Amino acid sequence: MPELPEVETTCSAIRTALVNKKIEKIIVRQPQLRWPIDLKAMKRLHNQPISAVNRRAKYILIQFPIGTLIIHLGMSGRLCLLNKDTQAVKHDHIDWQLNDDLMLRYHDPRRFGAVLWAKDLNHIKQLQHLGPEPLSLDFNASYLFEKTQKARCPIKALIMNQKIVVGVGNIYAVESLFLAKINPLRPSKTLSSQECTALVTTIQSVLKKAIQQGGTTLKDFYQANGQPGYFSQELNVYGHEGQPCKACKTPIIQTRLQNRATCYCPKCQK
DNA sequence: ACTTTAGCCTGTCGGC
DNA sequence: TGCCGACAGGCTAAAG
Repeated sequence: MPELPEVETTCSAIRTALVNKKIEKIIVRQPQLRWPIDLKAMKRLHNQPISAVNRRAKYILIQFPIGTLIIHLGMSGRLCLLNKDTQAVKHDHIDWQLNDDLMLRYHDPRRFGAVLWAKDLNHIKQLQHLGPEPLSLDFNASYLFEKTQKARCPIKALIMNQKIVVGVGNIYAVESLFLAKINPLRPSKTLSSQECTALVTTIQSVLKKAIQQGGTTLKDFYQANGQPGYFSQELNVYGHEGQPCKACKTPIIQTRLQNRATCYCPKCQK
């Protein structure tokens, strides 16, 4: 589910409450997520202080002196800061209780998410081969143009490929391509360098705006404070099949690309 | 080496 | 009302 803005929103919401606190108790109710949870590693966290909370791609990194807790929210995962006495409900899989009144709770109905432990982040296969952060200088027009020239896949598949650039999922790919006026089905090779410039710009502005709005809530996602993300109202094409294009009134088309809903305006997006 | 497909899981929604 | 299939924001392993 959550793409970069949702992960970033979650990360910054939990950071202040976690940094410099110690883990007092850990409860694992369901160790079977995308990969089984390393229960021994979780036990080692007892009494360990949290030194930092960061994001890399769609991963949340909770740093301890002895290693890093890596959390991926998958499609339906959620992290909440709650009072320790809050009753667990269905799909509340893990609690990390702190040395105050609070705990961090992981909730994930579909269990596509992951909770991993790394003594050394460099040894984690999921973090290797990740492309540049979309909001960094490494992601720029000449970089993207070079990648488009070498690729054989449609442009939408390219920008969703985490080896090319991280953090862009289905919704933000579709929205960025609409704003850049590029058809998602276009072979990557056919993009001009000008179009690559436009696409880098729209990806960055869409992600920045979504972060400001607290992410996008379709169904599952809520910010750590319980509020929905407000970017939903900014969506131009995602979920708008059959509705008039906001620019030219042509009905928005929905098709499937790599088995994912793909919406675009057939007139604006060439 | 690259690109596409199937599958992991549960919940929800629309059609019959 | 109930049953069934399709679908949902990600990612990986296997197949092409």
